[in-house]
Amino acid sequence: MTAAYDPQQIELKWQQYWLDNKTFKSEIDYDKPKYYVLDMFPYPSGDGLHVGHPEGYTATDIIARYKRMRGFNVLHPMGWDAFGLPAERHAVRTGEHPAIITNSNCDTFRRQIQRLGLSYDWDREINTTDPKYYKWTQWIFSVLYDRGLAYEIEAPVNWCPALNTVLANEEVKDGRYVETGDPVEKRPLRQWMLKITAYAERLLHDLDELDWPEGIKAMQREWIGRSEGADVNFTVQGSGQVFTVFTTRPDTLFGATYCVLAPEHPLTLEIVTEEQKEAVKAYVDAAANKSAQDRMKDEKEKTGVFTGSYAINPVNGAAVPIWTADYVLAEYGYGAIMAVPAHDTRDYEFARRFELPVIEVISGGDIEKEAWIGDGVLVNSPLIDGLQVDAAKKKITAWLEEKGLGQGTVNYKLRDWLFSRQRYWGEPFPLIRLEDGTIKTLPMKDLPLLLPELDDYRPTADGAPPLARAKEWMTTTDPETGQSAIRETNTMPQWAGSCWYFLRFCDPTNDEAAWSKEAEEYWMPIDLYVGGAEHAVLHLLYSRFWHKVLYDAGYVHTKEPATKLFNQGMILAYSYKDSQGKYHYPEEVEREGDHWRLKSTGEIVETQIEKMSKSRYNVVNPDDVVKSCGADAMRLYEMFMGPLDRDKPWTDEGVQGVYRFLRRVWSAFIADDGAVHSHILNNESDTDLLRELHKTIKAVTEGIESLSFNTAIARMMEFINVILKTPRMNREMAETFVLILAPFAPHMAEELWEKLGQGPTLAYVPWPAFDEALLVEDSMEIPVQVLGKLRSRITVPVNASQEDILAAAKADPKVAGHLDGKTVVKEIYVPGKMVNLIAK
RNA sequence: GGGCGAGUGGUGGAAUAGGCAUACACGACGGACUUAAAAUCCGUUCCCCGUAAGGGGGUGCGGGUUCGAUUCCCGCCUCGCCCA
Repeated sequence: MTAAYDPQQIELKWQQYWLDNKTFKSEIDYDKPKYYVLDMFPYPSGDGLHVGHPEGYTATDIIARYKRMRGFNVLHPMGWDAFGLPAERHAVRTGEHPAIITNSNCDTFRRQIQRLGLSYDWDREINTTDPKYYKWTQWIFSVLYDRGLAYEIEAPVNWCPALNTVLANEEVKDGRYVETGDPVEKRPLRQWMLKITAYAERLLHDLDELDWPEGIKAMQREWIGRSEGADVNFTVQGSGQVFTVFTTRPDTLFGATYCVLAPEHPLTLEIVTEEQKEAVKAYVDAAANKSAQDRMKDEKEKTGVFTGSYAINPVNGAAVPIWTADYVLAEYGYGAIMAVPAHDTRDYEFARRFELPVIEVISGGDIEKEAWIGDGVLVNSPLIDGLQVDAAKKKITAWLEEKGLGQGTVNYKLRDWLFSRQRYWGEPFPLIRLEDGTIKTLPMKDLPLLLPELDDYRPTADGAPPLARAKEWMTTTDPETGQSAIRETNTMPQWAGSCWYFLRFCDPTNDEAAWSKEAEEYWMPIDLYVGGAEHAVLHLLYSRFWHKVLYDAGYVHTKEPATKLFNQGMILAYSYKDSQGKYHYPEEVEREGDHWRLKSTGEIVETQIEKMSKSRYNVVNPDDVVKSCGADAMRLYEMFMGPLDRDKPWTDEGVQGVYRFLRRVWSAFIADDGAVHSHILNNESDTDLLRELHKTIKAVTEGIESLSFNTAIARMMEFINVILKTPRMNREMAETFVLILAPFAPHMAEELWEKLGQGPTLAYVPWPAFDEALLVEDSMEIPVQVLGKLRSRITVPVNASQEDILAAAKADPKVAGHLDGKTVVKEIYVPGKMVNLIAK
């Protein structure tokens, strides 16, 4: 037994104890309130754990441990979102089955996570690539399919040449794949879609009741993009063909001076006149090769071509020219717009450029200078002149409906979810396609539909997905009709497994169902869900959608999966860059005054705070931190750095700081002989110190409840600073302090608990209560201001009257000096807070 | 252009139903211990004037409300994210 704080020895001991005794195993217990606290489960990459992972995990672990001590039955599981591209790339390169590298990566992640002392119930560990798991992912797909929410289309989709696969809208930003930055282009392909748009209204509406960060809710609202307006039918002059436009501004119909069809619009090439045919065709071809981003980008450089045809404006019979222009996107609305240049910025620029007429229909602006998009009174609009915009919208919409020329509608920016990928390492679709084209989902008894073994994981020579290599697997027979059939060679996207994993955690080993009704009703919904904000419109929208479908189908009892969501910030790091722009490792530089130099050459390097990445040479490996300071220090530091939801830079000195604190805690408890200080065991209770302790309990309790771990830790540091100055702590106080330290530094807390003669674990020992009566001091210090400036402080009994306090304040020599020669005209006393004397 | 968030010492940050600005920690400086270093312990550390007592300024900038504003209101600037 050594006396010094030895995190390695203590931590491994308790981690083994927790595993061996299944300390954190949770089972349904109707006598206790449940608490489901969940981390967004990780993709187990080959790089292993990153210091960013444990930030959220530590936060949820503190909550989980705290809630257990508060008497909750806590569900706190961990698993692996293990389908993904890196494993597939590895398979392509080596010919080795992706499951092998995936499993080995999971082993690394599990080992690293366990070394941090996180209190997961490991009996509930799940892996999305396990056939026992993806069997149920396939089952949920069947539920979606049977409810008419999965369908195939042949349409231009986001194709990423670098990845050899299509991507969902949500995965593409600025014409690039958000994860890797690889360019994405449009390519017509047959794809599976999920009808998330059918749930647009509910996905929007139910956000209101969620305790989620407003920013995330705003992002989802914007992504869903609800807009009210009207569908308006325009007839092509001469041909009699009709096209529909969606507009949010039907009130401006009288100001529509031209229409624009997207280049992809089916009528574009049909209605074009002979003279314009060549120009329009060339334009349409050029647009096909431009990304949506390019098309939206150069606002001022709008392009377009007149089709030669005219459309009849339904409200006044005016013939307006029909143009085609790529600022109108085929995917949005109907791929056709009516243009009102007087009251729409983009239409205005387009009209100015091509010298199209601009007619003012809403007063209030100066349309000679710019489009007026504000409110106002309708003009030049016979049916609705004199009305305000809102009233005009209603009236003209009603008029259109009455005449059969259009109707009021709600439009959403949200598109259906492109759900297939041209990859091997994903869930196979549980369906077969018969010779006659019929599609059938597989019966439950045939699930899981396993991935076939391949010896080459690349796409086929003619560009079909890797599964097309498994000829035998692909071809089958329909047992019902005897027809030959083929299987789908696309697989599901990585999002599929994460859409419902929180449900599987409720009942992870169930072979009969994805989860039992009993388990779902007991554990769901998630009470606290913690993860990164990067999933705002991907995982968090997709999983809400699936959950609502499962709710409609009667498989879950809540409309939403998670009542409270919290996004942890990113952990950043300093990086060091020389004048050539080359990065250097932190070990290669040294501080000199307020700048940093390369140790080797003495060159001054630039420092900046950036996202951690290998290329910036600034990645901090949690294994190294654990090795040098221990898991408790690692945990404590990540929580002490600052508010959980903020981005903050990592510093090794900061870790040293909390490590120092832990050693001070240790030395406050443990004497040189390795036993608890004898004075702790023999001390009488000390009122002042007891008050200090209860203040600390209060602050730590409130800090945990509000996820303000940084201030909770600061308060414990203050307590220890007091203890080290005046070692009057007795056994009861020592035990109480150990308990409040436990969620943060559980290994040290368990060890001290044991040394105090308790045990074998404090995981379920009730959380200490604080006594309000003990917090009250006998006297208080009141700051005294004269004319709003702090001049002195007076100490008064806590029950002193206002009169006495004001008298004492005026009598204070420093205050009196400032009042000299003046008359006090106003005396302000804020009870317990301060005195302010106004003198003239 | 619109929406959301942020801006406080050398650094991370604390304090907002309006009431002592800078808790806690890092770094730096000084000291003790040591042959020495590390570790540890003690002290100083917002800025300016002053030996000190004391005084003045100060929470991105400019106004306002108030006895009193980091906190509330108005107008800006910078950064981050989201949407155009």
